Amino acid sequence: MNALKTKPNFFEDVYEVVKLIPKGRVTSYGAIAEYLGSKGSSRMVGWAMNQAHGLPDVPAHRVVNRNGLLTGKQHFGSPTLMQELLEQEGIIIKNDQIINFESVIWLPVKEL
DNA sequence: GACATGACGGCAG
DNA sequence: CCTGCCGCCATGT
Repeated sequence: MNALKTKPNFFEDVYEVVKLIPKGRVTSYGAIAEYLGSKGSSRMVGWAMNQAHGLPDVPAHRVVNRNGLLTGKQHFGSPTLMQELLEQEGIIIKNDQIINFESVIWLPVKEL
């Protein structure tokens, strides 16, 4: 009950989009926020990912900031886990930054 | 109910 | 080129 309690659906949308990210591709917080219609609220996406920490079907390691920088790597429990995971998918990372980022970026608002 | 924080983004200096 | 500030919406205290 209590359907008037804000909109947890916002997180569900974020999880769904993140789960739809193709292997070897990444997306940005702003891109997801824009897809959700709340362009500019990239912070909410970051918060959603924080809650997604306990979801095994949410590849948060495929979500980076607008600079292609692994800003959230610190939240994976290991400072190199995120980079290793992305490299396993064919993504090259240098100095915590994704190489050819514009070539691996995946925009839900555009692809979907 | 108000204040402070947050895995960001854009703009100004 | 680099640094700093504001805006965005929701959560936690």
